[in-house]
Amino acid sequence: MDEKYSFSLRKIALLGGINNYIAVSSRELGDALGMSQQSASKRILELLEEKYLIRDLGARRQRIKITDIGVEELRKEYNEYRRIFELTDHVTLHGKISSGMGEGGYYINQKPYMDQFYAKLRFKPFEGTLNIKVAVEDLDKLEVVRNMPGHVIDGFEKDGRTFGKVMAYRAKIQNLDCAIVVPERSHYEDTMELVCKFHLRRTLSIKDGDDVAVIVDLTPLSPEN
Amino acid sequence: MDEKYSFSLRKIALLGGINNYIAVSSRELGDALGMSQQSASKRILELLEEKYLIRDLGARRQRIKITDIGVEELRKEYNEYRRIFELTDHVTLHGKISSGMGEGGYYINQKPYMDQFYAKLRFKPFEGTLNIKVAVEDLDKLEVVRNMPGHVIDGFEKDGRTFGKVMAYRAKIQNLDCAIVVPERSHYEDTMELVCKFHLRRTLSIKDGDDVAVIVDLTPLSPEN
DNA sequence: ATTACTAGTAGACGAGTAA
DNA sequence: TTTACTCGTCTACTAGTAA
Repeated sequence: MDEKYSFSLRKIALLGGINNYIAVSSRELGDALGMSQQSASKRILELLEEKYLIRDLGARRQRIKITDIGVEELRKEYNEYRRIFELTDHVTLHGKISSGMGEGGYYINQKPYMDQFYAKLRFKPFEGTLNIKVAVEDLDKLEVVRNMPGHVIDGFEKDGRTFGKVMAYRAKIQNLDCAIVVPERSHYEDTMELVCKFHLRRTLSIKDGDDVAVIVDLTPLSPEN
Repeated sequence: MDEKYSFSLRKIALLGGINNYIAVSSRELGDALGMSQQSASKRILELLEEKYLIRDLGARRQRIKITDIGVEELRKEYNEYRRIFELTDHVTLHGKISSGMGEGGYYINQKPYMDQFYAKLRFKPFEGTLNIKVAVEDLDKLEVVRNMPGHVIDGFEKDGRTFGKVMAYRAKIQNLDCAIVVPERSHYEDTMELVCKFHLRRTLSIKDGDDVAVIVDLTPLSPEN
């Protein structure tokens, strides 16, 4: 989101525009934003154009409300601040082993993915992926991780099929190096996928339903990644 | 803090500039901020001028660190996001406008009530009360509000008739300051009464049956109330 | 009162370039 | 390579004002 929109949207959110329509004149908004009535009016039109805001333009007073898209953008910024102030160098995610759909394995075993894993994370994933259903109390932490820049594993095409771009985050499970892999075009999910050099189920003697803790490395990446 | 500085400072914080000096060239910062090397260089000079940043300008690479002043400004923004997303300071009650029995108006217009409203809520109710039938799913939230300490409006006697003690809770309806008034000896009710400085039906262009949201302020009262 | 257009202006930006 | 100057362009702002 453009920074000028972020500031305006945040102030509207503070006026209560997240859950409800609020009656705010362009003059009032201008005062809140430290700008003129005219500029605030224009800003509202821009935010409407960007679909961050919807409006009910009554005869007397306009009423505005932040859209889901707008709330999502604000939440991304919130997560950036959480990374700054709450999470220092790592975060622990608790969850349970789940079998999932087994699709991850087929994807991860593709050579172009494998080669990139080795180049960027310094290990070749042994098997497919280990699915972990993250505990509800840690889901917001998972969202913070998802919004961080990770190791980029580029997508490719093969046999007419598209393999999407994936983000990988260094992590540890029971002191074993591993990585969380997140498809770029993923929505809100409560399950994360782990890849590791070893066969995790066998090496750690874990089975579906077991509780595990995954420690995700949050130290900033060096630029060449 | 000027919004253009806030954005830059946040990105520097995400690069690790809060606790340590970090080596970031103006080109790298420009890339992170989506601007040119020249503009990033200028931005760093401005942030230094504002005392949000200190710099160790080495021969090859500059190293920058966010000052305590800068961290404080970032924390203010973080707190704004916390207010937005961790809202424990207010509760939203949804409901429909209802005409009610019109009794509230007669009571509230009594001078002893009016005087106390002005003394404690800093406004004189324009007319009587606006009745709102609270949605079933929010009734438990209304009960929470009813059980909270509010502004006490004392009762009195007049012409042999008793006017009871009333509790008032600061609230907002479409960003307009108002108050919920609750007679002390009231049983379970699904209707709440609002008072406001303005004629709410006219000001907000609302009529019976319209859906509204009332945001009740839950911040603790200062002792003199 | 409102919202929002047009026009004029100040300031933010990047290209070129020096140190 | 760096940082950061000058300068031309262009965008974002406000004043005036219409609806």
